[in-house]
Amino acid sequence: MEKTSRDPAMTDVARLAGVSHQTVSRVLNNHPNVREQTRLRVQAAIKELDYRPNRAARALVTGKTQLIGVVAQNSTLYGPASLLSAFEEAAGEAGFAVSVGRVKVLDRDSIAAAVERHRDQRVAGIVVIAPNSSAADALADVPAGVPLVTVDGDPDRATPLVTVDQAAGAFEATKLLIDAGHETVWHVAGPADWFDAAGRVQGWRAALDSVSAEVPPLVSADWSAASGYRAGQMLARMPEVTAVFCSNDHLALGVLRAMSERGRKVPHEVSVVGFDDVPEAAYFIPPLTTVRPDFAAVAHETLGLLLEQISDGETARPRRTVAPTLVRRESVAPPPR
Amino acid sequence: MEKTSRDPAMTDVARLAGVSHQTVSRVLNNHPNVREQTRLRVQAAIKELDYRPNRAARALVTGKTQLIGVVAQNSTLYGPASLLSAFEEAAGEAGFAVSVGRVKVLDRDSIAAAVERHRDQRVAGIVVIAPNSSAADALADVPAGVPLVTVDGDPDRATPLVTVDQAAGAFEATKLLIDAGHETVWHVAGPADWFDAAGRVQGWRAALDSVSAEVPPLVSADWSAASGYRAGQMLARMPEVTAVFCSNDHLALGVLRAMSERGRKVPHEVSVVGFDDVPEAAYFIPPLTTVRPDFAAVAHETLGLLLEQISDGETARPRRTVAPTLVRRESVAPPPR
DNA sequence: CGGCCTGGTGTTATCGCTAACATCACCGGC
DNA sequence: GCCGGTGATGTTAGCGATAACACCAGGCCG
Repeated sequence: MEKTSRDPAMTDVARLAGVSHQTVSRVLNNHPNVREQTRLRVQAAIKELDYRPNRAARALVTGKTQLIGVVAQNSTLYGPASLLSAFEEAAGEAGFAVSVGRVKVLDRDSIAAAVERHRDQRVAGIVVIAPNSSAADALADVPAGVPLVTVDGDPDRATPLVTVDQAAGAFEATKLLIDAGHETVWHVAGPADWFDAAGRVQGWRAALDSVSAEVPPLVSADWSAASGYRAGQMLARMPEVTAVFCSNDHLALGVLRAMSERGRKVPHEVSVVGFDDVPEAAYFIPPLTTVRPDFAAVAHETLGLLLEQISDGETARPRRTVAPTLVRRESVAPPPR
Repeated sequence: MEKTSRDPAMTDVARLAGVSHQTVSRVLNNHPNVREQTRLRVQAAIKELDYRPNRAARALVTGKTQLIGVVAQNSTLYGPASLLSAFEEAAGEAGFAVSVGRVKVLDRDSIAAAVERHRDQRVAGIVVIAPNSSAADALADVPAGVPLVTVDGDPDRATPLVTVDQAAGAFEATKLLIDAGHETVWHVAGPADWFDAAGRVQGWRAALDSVSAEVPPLVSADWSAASGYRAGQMLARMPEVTAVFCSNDHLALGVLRAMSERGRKVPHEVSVVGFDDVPEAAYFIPPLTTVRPDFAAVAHETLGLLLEQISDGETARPRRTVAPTLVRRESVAPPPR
């Protein structure tokens, strides 16, 4: 009946190594003034006991945790989900644990409550994935004093923010179509209150303006393939439509399907470009030319911004933008003559 | 130049309420032996100071954290992502924070490392989402002594496990097709090393056996729409195929598309059923009849199992199964005569 | 009416760590 | 040869909570 002895503590390591617990602490924190030989003895003792520092004790005395709180919507949309996943990975590599507070809807109260829960946890910093305007508004309520970074949020707001350069990506996509010879490019847009969607509209329009092309009416949709399909059914009936830039890949999928049903060949009669580069995009028929946001880069920038705030309390450049890249596949061709 | 004073501690509350800090602690922990009047005074003081207990201090003395670690693959597949999201919500409601350790691939080393990171954090318990055999194997390495629950894992292993009853769902789906009058049902299966896929195959086969229907050859695929499309192209060419049960909705989508391209009408010539009930399924053409796993229920069972282990050290019934429900839409009809 | 239980409260020790200061040996400079 | 500096280590005092025990006032019992 062996009693489960408690986890080894610093003093146990100290005793085994024949030093004081403070020296063990110094070794753990890479303090310079420790003799090499001592350091090795301590490290050996740590390994022998399978010692792991008690974070609660450390947090208690330093007043800081190694926890980052993330507030994200309870959705499975590709963009936000990928972002979250990338951030968790980046934070993990930097030695931070990530605590995710899910929220059903991105409104003021829910976000405020999630932020409160994180503050209860005494997280070192908070990341809010706030891709639409209601979420961005909610941030006004967040008390200052907690390092906070917004991702995908409102570009017009003053809080530290990291975003993909939607406009640049959309510009490039549209430009690709123009350069292929299309007179103009139609756009199937995402929900108007999403910043990502707005940025993409802006880039699309800028590209058309840059060559003085006519700007066709905007086709509004949500993010779903279903709404893309409906938009596509309309566009397919219009012979003058030869190029469509969709605000995301799912919309593009719907458009592809509508075109195919109506017998309009992609890319030979109509070219289509998407945004996101979802994993399936390469298997669409035809494989979809699209814009790939670098979620890993966004995650790293976000973490960097947050860590700066945590250590300095301030950030020099509280706005970071990550450029997406165009992925050329087979859904773009010159227009039929 | 006002100095930022530190957060209020229990003693501050005690002083304001005119009691000892221990009484404050009693109020916080709902200890019975506190006079109602005292309780109210303390609660008022707590509110006035916006006091929040320091979890690190509590964890230090109790030896327990309110943190649950989750190990999940860094993927955006609908099933695992939904599960994770549901679990985060359930745990949040129970007052636990969830720390997610993402893993690129579900192999032994990665999972072991993620589990180690969580143990470093001194999580109260660990949940591993282990949907395929390599992940399940890795669990053999996890040291005992940490409360651990596997989700979607290997049904043949002894560890506490929560799963959706894949076989039952598949049985029901297949039975629906048989009852509609189809002589047999074809199956497009997910990856063979995924337990979900295996369970669905099993249920499909059982349903066919139950009416002594002929078991057609299994069509293997991965989880993607692309592979469903390829499978569908094959099936569409075979006039004897009138009913197809797909291992998930994306596969079904691919099959639908292949059927439509080949002019085989769904559901009048071919019936199709999926699994997962992804949000878009209702917008497929035609709206897809599918099987909906109750992710929220899985999350709750998982949490329950974990909490039992945390408090008792043991669990009476370390295996929980959640029955999925059939969602009838418009992709099933009697076979053509 | 004294002893004992019990409900409400306070006092003290303790968790495992880091910060701050104390100590001590050794060094070089005047 | 004494003194201040410096590098390596030890000692002590908290951080903010809970646990364990001490205490005191009443009520009930015999």
